[in-house]
Amino acid sequence: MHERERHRIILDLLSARAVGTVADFARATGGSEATVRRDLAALAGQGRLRKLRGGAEALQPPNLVALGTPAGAAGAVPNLLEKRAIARAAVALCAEGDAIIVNGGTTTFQMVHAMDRLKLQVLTNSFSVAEHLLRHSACTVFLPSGSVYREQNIILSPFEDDGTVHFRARRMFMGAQGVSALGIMERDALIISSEQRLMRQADELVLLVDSSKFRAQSSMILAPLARATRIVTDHRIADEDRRMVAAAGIDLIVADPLRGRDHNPSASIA
Amino acid sequence: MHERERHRIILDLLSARAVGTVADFARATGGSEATVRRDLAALAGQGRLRKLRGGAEALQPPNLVALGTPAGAAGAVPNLLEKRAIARAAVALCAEGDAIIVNGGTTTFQMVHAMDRLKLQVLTNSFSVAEHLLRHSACTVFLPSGSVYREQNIILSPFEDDGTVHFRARRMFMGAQGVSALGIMERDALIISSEQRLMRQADELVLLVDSSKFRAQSSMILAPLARATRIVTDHRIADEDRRMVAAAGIDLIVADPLRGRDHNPSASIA
DNA sequence: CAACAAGTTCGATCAGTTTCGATCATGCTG
DNA sequence: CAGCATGATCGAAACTGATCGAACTTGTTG
Repeated sequence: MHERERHRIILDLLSARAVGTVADFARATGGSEATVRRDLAALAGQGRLRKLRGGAEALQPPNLVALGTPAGAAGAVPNLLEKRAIARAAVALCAEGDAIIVNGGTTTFQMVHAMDRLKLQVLTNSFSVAEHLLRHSACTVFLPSGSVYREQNIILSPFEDDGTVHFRARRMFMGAQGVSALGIMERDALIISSEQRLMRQADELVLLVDSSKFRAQSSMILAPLARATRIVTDHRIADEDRRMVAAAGIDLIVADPLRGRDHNPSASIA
Repeated sequence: MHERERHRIILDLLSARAVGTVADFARATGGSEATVRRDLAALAGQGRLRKLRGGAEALQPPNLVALGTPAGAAGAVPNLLEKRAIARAAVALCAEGDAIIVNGGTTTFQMVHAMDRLKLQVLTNSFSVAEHLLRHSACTVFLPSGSVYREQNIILSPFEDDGTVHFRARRMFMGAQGVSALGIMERDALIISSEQRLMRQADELVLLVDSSKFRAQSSMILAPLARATRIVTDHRIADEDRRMVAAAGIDLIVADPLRGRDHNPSASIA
């Protein structure tokens, strides 16, 4: 195995899991720990990763954005920290072996990071989610038929027979453009019909919306609010909105952005 | 073997695998390691690759290996050069705007490299092909429904309504486990049913098989040989097999691994 | 809170192996 | 025969894996 090849593997792993131990890398590259240490030193010298005790971490919080999003620049995801916290809380609802549906969206995409330790059966219309799960998890991935819309990398079909009927899940996770007493709002008609097909296949509907969504207005109503079983949001939710959710008889989970697993760059892995 | 031919092979390998060992190149070119070293030194001098200890790497490492392939050692694709040539010849059959079907396989996957300049409408059951096209081309991508099988990253469904009926193409491109007078052979029943559904949606069927496939035996017959309209293979095909193909009334296209699109701008070796 | 003990991890060092580049002999081509 | 590419050989350099003392982290105790 070549130096470059090892470097590539290490960086690849880091782009998926953000941190890794020396032992992880040694196993992945087939080299000894001594060699991995040297590699890490070299890569750190090139500024391609940050070395820390026990292993290394990616320089930039990796893969926080889906395929379609233009990585840097304007494509920055708003409220990213909140969304990650919300996504983590959502994944915490899943148990090993569960069948779930993940609807495409910037918030739900954040779920993939936490999913790589579980073996789930996942139906998703998000190409990005599918891609990440195939690369970095042991999950089984089901896809609906349709064409891939490039802006959001979502698989959409105008036809009823998109294959989703063959999948049955306990929970479906989805984001939304807006949430109010009027219902769950979305933007695009094609997306709505896709989401409605997915919703039919799940027992529970879990809504992942950061607190700003309670103020957002959108043109089309996807479903009445009560259709959701739970809502996961962040701590900035207004009391008024809490009451609205409670009035609709929906479980509310408030995720704390600060209390995820380590955000601290200089920490060790152990 | 001429110097130029070796250079072409080396660059071709590098464009496929990003890095390669001296031993790899020696095997591929049939030359000794000493010669390969000289070639690498010359190519590095021309700025066409970067030399590194143990081998060389491409200047711009493109992600040309399919998702499933473990990138390292064992995942090496057999007859890669032949397959690339075959794939290039196959893409040459397509015109801007065409609707085509690409069935998953190591040979058909090589088509994506040449497809990034065309705007095609592509139905594929290969997750890797879809991924590459979405990233690196302007093609429209359609997917069938089903679960993604990890070994080969193929989307397979046991159900008839996998969405393929909504797509119509002029040509379908597919590989095969084996080809003989008995028919087109495949290995797996689920793959076969998926391929049969795809085949119904295309006017022409183009078979991409390197010459070794004419000798390969497999257990299941996908379709009679005459179902194919054309076969694209490499120059090592035996005369006997040529006759068999001709007897079935099938167009035969022989792709030459050495004579791909021109790689040399104007460089003459000083 | 400080001190200590146990367990990891790190960096340096050393021996063994691989690879490099230069040199030389051989064989092909014009 | 001259010119050139190729293949083989060999000392030098680079890389790898193992080892060991030092430094660090963690948990416990006084």
